[in-house]
Amino acid sequence: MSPESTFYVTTPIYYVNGRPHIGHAYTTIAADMAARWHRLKGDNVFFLTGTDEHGQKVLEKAVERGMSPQEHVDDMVQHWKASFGKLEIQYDRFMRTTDADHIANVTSVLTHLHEKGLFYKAEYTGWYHVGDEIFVTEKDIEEGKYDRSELSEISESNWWFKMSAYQQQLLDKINSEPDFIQPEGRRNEVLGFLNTKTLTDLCISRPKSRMSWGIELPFDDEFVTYVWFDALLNYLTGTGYTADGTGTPPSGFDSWTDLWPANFQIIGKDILTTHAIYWMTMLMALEVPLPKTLFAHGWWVSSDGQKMGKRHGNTIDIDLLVQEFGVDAVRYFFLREIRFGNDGAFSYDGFMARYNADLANDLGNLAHRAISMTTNWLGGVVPEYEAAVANEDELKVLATQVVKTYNESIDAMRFDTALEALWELVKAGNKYIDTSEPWKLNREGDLAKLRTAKRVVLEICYLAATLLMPVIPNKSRELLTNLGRNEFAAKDYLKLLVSGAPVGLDALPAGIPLTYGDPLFPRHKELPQAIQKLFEAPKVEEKAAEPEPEVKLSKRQRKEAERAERKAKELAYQQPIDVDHFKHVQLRAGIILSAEAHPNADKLLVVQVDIGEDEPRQIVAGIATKFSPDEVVGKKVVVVSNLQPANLRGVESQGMILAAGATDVVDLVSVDAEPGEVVR
RNA sequence: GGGCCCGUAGCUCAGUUGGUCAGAGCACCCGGCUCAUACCCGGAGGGUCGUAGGUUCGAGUCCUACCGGGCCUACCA
Repeated sequence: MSPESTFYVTTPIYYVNGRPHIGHAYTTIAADMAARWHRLKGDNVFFLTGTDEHGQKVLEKAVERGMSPQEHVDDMVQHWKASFGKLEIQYDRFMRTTDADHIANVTSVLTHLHEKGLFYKAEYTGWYHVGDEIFVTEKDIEEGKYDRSELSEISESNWWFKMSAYQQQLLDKINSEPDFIQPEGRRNEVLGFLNTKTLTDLCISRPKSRMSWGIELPFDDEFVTYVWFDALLNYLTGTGYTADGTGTPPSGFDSWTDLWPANFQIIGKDILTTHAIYWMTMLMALEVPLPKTLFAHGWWVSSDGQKMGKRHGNTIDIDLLVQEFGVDAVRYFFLREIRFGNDGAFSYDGFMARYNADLANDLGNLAHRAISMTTNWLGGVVPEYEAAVANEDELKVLATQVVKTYNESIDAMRFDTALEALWELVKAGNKYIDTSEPWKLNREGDLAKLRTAKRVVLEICYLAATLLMPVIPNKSRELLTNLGRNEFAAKDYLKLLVSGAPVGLDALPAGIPLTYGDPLFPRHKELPQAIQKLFEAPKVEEKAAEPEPEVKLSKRQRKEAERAERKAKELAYQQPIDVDHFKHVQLRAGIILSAEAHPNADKLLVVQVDIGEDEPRQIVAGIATKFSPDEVVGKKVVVVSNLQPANLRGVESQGMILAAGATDVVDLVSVDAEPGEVVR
């Protein structure tokens, strides 16, 4: 196979510990749609998805369950495979990071990069949570996941990847290729990051003494590979890539270079940075081409039309939707409702409305009435084209146009546009029935015209069923069967369609028998009981749920809480406080003994302040924009001495120096007093 | 604190580089048809395109400020 006709698409590999939810389903359905479409077109497709199975949390969970980590992930992975099965995901490889070939390939990459001198060993100092055995970031603390009081600052050696070396190269790449990161908003986000931040190096190891569940570093057996580094490499190891060139490509491909660079790497926008920065610099270090497109899609959020219930928060119960509406409807909805890449508002009512309008009323009913009339009046076989009845030629032009738009839109991941275009034809089919008035032709016994009238509509159904194979695979097959066709025939038809030839609406062989089956998509007059229950249940459970501490706030809820807190604080700031409040703040006079620039920040100074204690206090102060280190040495200052210590860009700060200036520093607050004197 | 994005009919969303761009679908109302899943077809109503300025012969479409929502990111100690 020549590389031109291959199509390689990936989803992230999902963290095996969790359960599949709408976010995973959405990504994977979209990738599956693209993969199926290209398979049908005859491309040599490779669709890679899977699970990420190493790391701290997996190990913890395994211990909790009294299992080995491998037993645990072997068990958990079943949920994922089952879920993808229910969603009709036709992947070519389900990558597990515990797969032997992945481990071997990652190992080869690590060896290679180490030999190239792109790794180095260095100390890392950070906040560590002993109970959870993990390093906690400042962000985690800000988000309230951890309280500083339960953390200790520790140092440990680790291996680092020289990611910082690739900043300019990556910037150039993104600047020169507008379609590299899509949609544009995400591209801007990455550019903004790269333009304003200095890339740091990436820690790629964990000491086994602390965390052993991972791929051992081939050059230092005291460490395992950090999960992200391991996981990201799956996209490449899945192609059979190894650094030494001895890997085995998937069957049907001669070499990993047949597949790589991937055509599309689809991710959710939450892991944009990891992919756009970490992954791309890793590839640059390997001197491997970057994927053609990294596509970050948006989220589904609940719309306000419906209360989704406290218990169900903003979740969309995809299993329930599949159960009540069928997997085809679910796939159709998520691909059709919004532009892939944007956020969208979800409601069950909206889902049902879309289902009824597009699938039941428009498409399902079109097929049903067409086959019904043909069965009742024309013996239930595909009729010949005979006398012209209405605007058959216009329909052919429209169909040709629709096929073109459909094809082009899918290539650009604009599934909504593709389906919208196809529905123009479906609607035109319904209109054509009205215009051709077959019931009248039947009454008048004008069989020549009646045959044409029916043939045209059956052809539209055939065209729709064919184009919809990657979207609604089951219903599409059912419709094809009812039309006396199978998927092989449809696949040939599809190839003909996308070749760009004018659509003649004459693809069905005359005389083949039709099947008048049940409606494809039964109409729902109201939301299924099982879904309605979602909205009733909370009332009963609300009370019981209340005392439950807010263990698992969604990210969104957390943000809202933060915002509320900030507002409250702002308000509080304007309110008078009583004197006891103020007394909580311990202020001491001090004198700056020495000062130096912060090693990794240009607005900060690191100063040593004598406040009358045995040891001087080290304080990181944001005053470098106004003062040089030399200027502040010897200055008398006022220090907040009972402030929680904080780590600012890697340097501990044990207090705060009072300064004047709301935004920019104007001057330091100074008192003429001995160091240690209380300021009140 | 810095940056990015969004705010268009009751609802969900389209609106390329400024010039029939004020749209589609759903919902609602009126009319038609009867093959069909109370469906389909036709038609009407409905928006000063978040607010206020500005650039332009002309702006949802560009600029500025503000309000509201989302996201990313911080060198506040």
